[in-house]
Amino acid sequence: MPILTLMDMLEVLDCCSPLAREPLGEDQAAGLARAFKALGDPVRLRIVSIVASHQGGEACVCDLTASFELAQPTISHHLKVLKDVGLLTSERRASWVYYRVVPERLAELAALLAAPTRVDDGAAAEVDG
Amino acid sequence: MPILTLMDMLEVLDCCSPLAREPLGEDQAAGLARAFKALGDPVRLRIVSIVASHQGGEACVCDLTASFELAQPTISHHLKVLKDVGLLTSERRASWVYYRVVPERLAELAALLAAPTRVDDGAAAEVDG
DNA sequence: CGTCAATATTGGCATCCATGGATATCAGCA
DNA sequence: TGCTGATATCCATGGATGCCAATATTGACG
Repeated sequence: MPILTLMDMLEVLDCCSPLAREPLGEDQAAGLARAFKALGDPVRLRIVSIVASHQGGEACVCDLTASFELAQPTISHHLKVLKDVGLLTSERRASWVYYRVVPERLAELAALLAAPTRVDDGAAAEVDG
Repeated sequence: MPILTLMDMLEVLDCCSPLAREPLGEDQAAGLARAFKALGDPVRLRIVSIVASHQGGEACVCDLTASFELAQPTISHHLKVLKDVGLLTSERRASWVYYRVVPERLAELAALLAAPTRVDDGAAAEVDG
């Protein structure tokens, strides 16, 4: 069950954003950038939103094709992109394929961006007073 | 000062992710997608990270060009992209231009993705038992 | 004003990507 | 097996994007 407790949320957030703690390594940045890039398309962002807010946290492709004025292959393509970067999972039931979001993946991205409060904000900047 | 209290963080997080509350509107999604797209490049993601984690929360272009094996115009281009979507601000001091992150903008994105815990997760899904 | 250093802009090129038509695959059904 | 509906894959194309060389701009300093 993807229900997170307060403790979980705080642990994910930690004291400050990883972004502000130390520069991302190249490979680390590459992996995260792939996910952000997937969210960097209006259609895909809305797809994630529709899936996340849909009944039971899942939506079939037919729900999505009905929500856009785009051809079905285009929707299918976007779904594949989101799935490839780990933001969505899919499950086939009868003729329909149902998609749902991966909360852990979203939380990972959220934690990276969350509240870049800096501990050393003005403290260690005594170089050229 | 960008220090956030626990209450602030909880308020930002709210009960559940906006993504899971209701589908994003087209224009809303368009604006957010622009920011995610800007973060969807490994170089730009590392730039944001370097700036955020740098002394005093700011870095000049020379710091960045030294961190990548890319030509200076390329770095300048990426900085412009990040600035155009509101993720960075710049300030000229003497010959140098210093960039810093916009915490509110990052928080906005983080809040959108944060913990998509669903209140109605299995409750209202009694359609086809 | 002339020069130099730091940064931004321009122009061009190679590549990537969103989109949709045609088609393939898969599941249910007769 | 054959048929139909739902979804995925293939292919082509127009537009966006990352990159860099050349150049312009800006500020410091003489």
